[in-house]
Amino acid sequence: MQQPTDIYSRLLVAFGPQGWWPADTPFEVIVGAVLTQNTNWRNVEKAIANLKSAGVLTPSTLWQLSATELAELIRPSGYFRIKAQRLRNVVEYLMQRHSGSTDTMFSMDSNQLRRELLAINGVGPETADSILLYAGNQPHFVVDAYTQRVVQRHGWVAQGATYEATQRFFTAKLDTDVSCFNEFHALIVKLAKVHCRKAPLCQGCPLESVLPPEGPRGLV
DNA sequence: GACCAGGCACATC
DNA sequence: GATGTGCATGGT
Repeated sequence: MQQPTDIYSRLLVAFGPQGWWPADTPFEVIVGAVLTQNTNWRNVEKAIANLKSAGVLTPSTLWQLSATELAELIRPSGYFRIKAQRLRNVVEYLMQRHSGSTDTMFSMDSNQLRRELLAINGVGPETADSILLYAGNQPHFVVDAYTQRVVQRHGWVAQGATYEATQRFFTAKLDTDVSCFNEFHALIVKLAKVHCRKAPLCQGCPLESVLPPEGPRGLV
C-alpha cells in the first residue's frame, strides 16, 4: 500500500514545487487565507490587488477602514460582507493581542496561537493552519476537502474522519518539516485542478498510482 | 445556465 | 452530534 511519503515524492516530481504562498508579507498571507474561503484564488488576487492599490495591506491601515469600506475593496473575492467582518475580527485580534505585529504573534507557542486563532469568529481549522504554516512557517498540516477525499479513498483514515483526525494522520506519517507540509498541501490542490472531473485521468498518466480510487465526486 | 472555487457560522433537528 | 443553509463573485 502506498504511503503519504511516496505520494508526496510522486507529486513533487510530477508538478514541481508550487511556491506557496504567493505573498509579499505574512500579513498578506493572513488576508488571503480569509479571502480564499470557498473561493477561487483568481478572485482573491483581485481583492488583494485592490487592497494594495488602496495602501491598506497592513494591520494598522486595514484597521482604519470601516467594514463597509473594506467590503467594497474585497468585493471580487465574493462573500464580501461576511469576509469584511471576518478580516476585521482577525485584525482586531492582531492589533489588540500582538500590537499589530505578525512577528510578535508568531513568536508565541504555535499550538496556543492555533487555539486563539480558532476562537476568532471567521477562522476555522483550515484557515488557522494555513495562517500558521504559510504565514508563520509553523509545521501545521493543512487539510482541505481534496485532502479528505484522497485520504479517505486510500483508506488511510475512516470515512467521515474529522479535520483533526486527518491532520494527525499526516503529522504522524511525515517528518515534521515545514517545507514538506507547505508543498504537500499545495500539490494536492494542484492535483485536484489537473485531474478535475472535466479532465479525467489519461491513459498511462504518471500520476495514476497517486490517485485514489475514483468515487462519486470525481477522481480527486 | 449550471457548476465550481485553497470554508465557516449558525439554525435546526 | 449530524445535517442543512446562507454567504456572493467570476470563470468554465
